Amino acid sequence: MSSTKKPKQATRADVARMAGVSESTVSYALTGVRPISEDTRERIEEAMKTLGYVPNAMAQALASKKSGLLALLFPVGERGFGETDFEYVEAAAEAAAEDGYQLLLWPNAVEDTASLKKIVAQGLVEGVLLMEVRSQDPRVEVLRESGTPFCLIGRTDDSQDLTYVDADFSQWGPMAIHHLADLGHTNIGVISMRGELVEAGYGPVVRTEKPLIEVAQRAGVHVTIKHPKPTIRAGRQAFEELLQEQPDITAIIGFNEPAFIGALEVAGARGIRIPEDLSVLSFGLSDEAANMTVPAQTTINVDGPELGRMAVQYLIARLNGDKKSVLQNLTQPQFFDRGSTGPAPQLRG
Amino acid sequence: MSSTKKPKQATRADVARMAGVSESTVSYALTGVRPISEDTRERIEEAMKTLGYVPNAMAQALASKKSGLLALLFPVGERGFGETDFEYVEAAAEAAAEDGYQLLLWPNAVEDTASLKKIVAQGLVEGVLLMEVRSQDPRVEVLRESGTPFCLIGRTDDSQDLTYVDADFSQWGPMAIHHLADLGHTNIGVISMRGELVEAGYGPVVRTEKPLIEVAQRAGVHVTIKHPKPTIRAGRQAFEELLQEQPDITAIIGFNEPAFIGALEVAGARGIRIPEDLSVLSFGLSDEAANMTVPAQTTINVDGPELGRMAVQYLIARLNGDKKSVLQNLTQPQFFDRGSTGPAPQLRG
DNA sequence: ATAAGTAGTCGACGCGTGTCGATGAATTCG
DNA sequence: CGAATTCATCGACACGCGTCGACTACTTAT
Repeated sequence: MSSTKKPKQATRADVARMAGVSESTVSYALTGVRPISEDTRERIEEAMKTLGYVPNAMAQALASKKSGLLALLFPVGERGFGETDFEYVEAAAEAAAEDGYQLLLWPNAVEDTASLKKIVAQGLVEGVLLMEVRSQDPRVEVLRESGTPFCLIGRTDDSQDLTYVDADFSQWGPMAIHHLADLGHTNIGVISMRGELVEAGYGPVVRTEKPLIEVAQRAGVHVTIKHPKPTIRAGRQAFEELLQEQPDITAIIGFNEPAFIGALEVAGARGIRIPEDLSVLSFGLSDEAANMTVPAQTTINVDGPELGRMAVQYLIARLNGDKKSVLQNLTQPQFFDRGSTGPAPQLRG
Repeated sequence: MSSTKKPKQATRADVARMAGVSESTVSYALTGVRPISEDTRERIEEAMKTLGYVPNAMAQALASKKSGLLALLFPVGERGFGETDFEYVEAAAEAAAEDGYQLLLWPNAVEDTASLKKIVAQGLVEGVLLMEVRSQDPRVEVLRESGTPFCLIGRTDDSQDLTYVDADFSQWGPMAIHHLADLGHTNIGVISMRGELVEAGYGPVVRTEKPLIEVAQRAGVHVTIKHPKPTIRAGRQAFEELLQEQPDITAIIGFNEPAFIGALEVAGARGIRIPEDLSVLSFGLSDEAANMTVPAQTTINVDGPELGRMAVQYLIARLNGDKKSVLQNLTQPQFFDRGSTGPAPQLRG
C-alpha cells in the first residue's frame, strides 16, 4: 500500500527554488500585482505544475486578511427547517463558490450573542449571512458594533439602512386574488397563520394579509380570513366555520400547512371536488409537499434559490467596499399552477 | 453615528503588554501546555477580558496546522436535494460545533476531481465529508492519495476499509414485512424504484429489496415488486397491473415517490379505502410529505440527524489519530406509524 | 552540601503568504 | 550623451500564533 501517507505540500519557496527566482517573484507571478517577464512566468508556472503547488489558504488569509469565508448563521431550535430553507443554503453556497468564497455553516441560537461576538472576533469569516431574522433581532446590533459586513435573509422591523433580501410577501395576496378573480371567484376564504403571530406582528403574515385584503376590496372580492392554530384539528374546525359563515365560497387560500390539510380533509369528506367545486391555492408550500396531495396544489412561493443567491451577492458587494449604496431586495414570488384552481362553479357551463 | 468603524482586534502582544508578561506566557496560559502561576494567570485573564481578546483563528491555524474546519462536499446537479439530505447537514453542523469544528459547505460535481484536489491541497480543511456517494466514486481515490481524512455518507462498492456511515437499508424490508405480517397481510405489493437503477446495482434499491424478499418468503408472505419510472403516470399503470395480477393484495409499500402518488390516486379513484381496504407504507418519505396525504402515510425512514452526527463524529475520531480502527455505522431506520396501515381486510370483524 | 530535578518565565524562531522599498538593467527623452 | 523613466526582480519584513530551548529560583533526593 502506497497510500495513506501525507504528502507534504509544496510551498512558495519550493517553486522559487525550482524556477530559479525569488519568492516574491513567485507571488507577483501569481497575483499579477507587478509585471513579470514572459520568460520567468513560464518557468514559474511550469515549476508550479510539476510540484503541484497550491497556495496555502491559511497563510494567504493571515497575510492578506482575506479568508474567503462567509458565515451562514442558522438558528437551531427554531421552528425547524423546511425544505425551502435548504434551498437558500444550497443556492447561497453555489453563488459564493462562483465568487471564490466558501460558506461556513454556523448553527447558533438567536439569543446567543456571546458566541456570535466570538465568531466575528476570531476573524475567520469576512462576512455574515443571517437566516431566520426576527422583528427584533439581537444579532443585528452585535454585528453592527463589530463592523463585520452582514446581510439579512428576512428583515427586522427597523431595517431601512440594513442590507437584506426577503420574500416580497406583499405580492402574494394580490397575485393570488388576481388569479382567482380572473377565474370568476368572488368569495374567497383564507386559512392563515395562527392569531398569536398576527398580534405579535410577525412579518410574513402581516405583510401578506394587508395587501391581500386591499386588493380584494378593489377587485370586489369578498375574503374571510381564519387564524387557526397549526394543527389539522384546528384547520378542520376553521374550514367548517368558513363554510357555515360563507356558504357561497368557491376558493380557499392556505397559509398554514397543517391546518390547511385539515381543511382539505373536510372538503374531501363532504364530497367537495377540487377544483370543480372549490379552487385551492397554497402559500409557501414546498414542491414536494404540493405534489403529495391529490390533486397537486397550485402554490405561490418564495423563490428560495434566488433569495440565497441575492443574499450572497449583496454580502460580497459589501465586502468589496460598496459601503454607501443601500442593498435591499424583495424577491418576486413564484407561481406554480398545478391544477387545483379552476373557474368559479357558477360560471361553468 | 458611532458604529460601522472597524475596531482593531487585540492581539496576543497587547495582552502580554497589559499583563506585564511575555507573549509566550500568554500562549501557555491559554493552552495550558506549560504551568503558569496562579498570580500571573489571573492578570492575563483580566487583561484578555478588558481587551476583549479572542485568538485569531487564521494565525492559530497557520501555526498549529489545525483549522478546525471540515468540508462537507455536496454534489450539485445530482438528483436534487430532498428534505432528508438537509437533516444530515443540520445535524452534522451541530455535532461539529459541539467539538469545536465548523462545517464548510462545498458544492461540487462528483466528477470534478480537479477542484477536489485543490480543496485538500489548500490546507484549509482538516477533513472531508462526502455526501451522495456513488458505487464507484472517483472522489474516494483522490482523497486517499492526498492523505486527507474523510468519511462517506453512503458507501462505495468496495468500502470495507473506508470510514463511512450509511442507512441500514437491509432493515427496511424486514421491518415493513414484519409490521404488515403482524397485521395479517399475506399478499403485498411493492412500488419500487425504476428498473434501470436495479440493473445498475444502485445501492439503496438492491440493499433494500433483497432482504425484503427473503424475509417475506420466510414469513410466508407473497410479494410482488414493480419497478416503474418515477412518474405519476408510471405509478398508476404499475398499480393497476398489480391489482390485476394479484387481486388479493391487501397492502402496498412505496419506494418511489411520484409513482406511489399515482398508485394512491388509482386507489382513491377505485374507492379503495386506506387503511380499511388497503394498508399503505412508504420508504424514505419525509415527514412533511408523509403528512400531506390523507390519511398521512406510515413510513420507514433513515434517521437523518443520527446519520449526520455519526459522520462528523467518525471524521473527528480520525482526525484525532484514530487511524487503525474501522469506523463504520449503519443507522437503524425510523418507523413512523401515521395510521395508513391496519389489519388485513379478511381478518376484520 | 551538592546533584538533580521542577515550576515559572522569556526570547527566538517558524508556519507560508502579501507587499513595500531598493536595486540594476533596459528604455526613453531632451 | 546624460538624466529621467519604466521594467523586472530581489530581500526583508509583517501577519498572529504555537512551541522549543534556555534561564532563574526554588524544592527534593542523596
